Amino acid sequence: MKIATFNINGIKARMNALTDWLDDANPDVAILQEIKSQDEGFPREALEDKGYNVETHGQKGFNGVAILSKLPLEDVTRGLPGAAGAGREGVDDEEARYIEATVVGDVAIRICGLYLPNGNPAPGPKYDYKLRWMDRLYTRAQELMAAEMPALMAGDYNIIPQPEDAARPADWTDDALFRPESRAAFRKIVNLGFTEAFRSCETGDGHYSFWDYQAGAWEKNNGIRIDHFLLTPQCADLLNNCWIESAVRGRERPSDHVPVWVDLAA
DNA sequence: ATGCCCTAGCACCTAGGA
Repeated sequence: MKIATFNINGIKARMNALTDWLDDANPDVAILQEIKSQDEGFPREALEDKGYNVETHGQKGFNGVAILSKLPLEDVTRGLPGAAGAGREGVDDEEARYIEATVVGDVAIRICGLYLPNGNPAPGPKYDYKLRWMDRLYTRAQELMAAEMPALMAGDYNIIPQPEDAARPADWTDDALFRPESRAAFRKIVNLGFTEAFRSCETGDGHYSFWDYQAGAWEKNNGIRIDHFLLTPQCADLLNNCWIESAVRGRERPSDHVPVWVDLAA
């Protein structure tokens, strides 16, 4: 089973690029971020016509996540549990950044699609929100680990895990994507026992999943690796390969992110 | 030191992105 995560940066601007990619790459499951659309505005029927089951968690204008799957999707949940409560109910839930579903094939696999807050400028309230969100993700990750089932958390983490994951790490020193607290929060989740799929298959620098639109970043290969797959041990047992489809960044009207893939023996 | 560029929206500027 081939599963890709892809921050498409707006479904309205990217529908042609998305359908071209689906036709060409034929993922069994596509985990999408930044659909920038409400659920009712998402082109569900056109994707269903391509053979995909479609589940979305959108909002107007920004954010928004979705899962497309050729196999049935069950037990869909929307939103990351644990939003700020105590009279401030739902404060952290106004942003549509998280969706889960179980893909039912030979093996049932729990798929968690996430769009982690950017957090800039840091420090500040947006950075505080990012770190709180990562705390909540840690709690959900603990539950997934305790379930001892094949599960993966995939998406745009907005985290550069290590210096070799940026072409110019010095440019990111004080950025919310690379600050020590951000990287530590990511490691805290990984260290529960998750496999970071890409790094279990590939070492070294020069592997990126995002290139800014500005200043010719793609042409200079000035990228960062911020889109990740974390696998529970039961899911890591199924891992055949993980790779980044960087060529997509060179297509017509591309997203600033590219698809990251896992191939699972399932 | 700043902006470069792109998307969406009660749209011809602004907010947000990373």
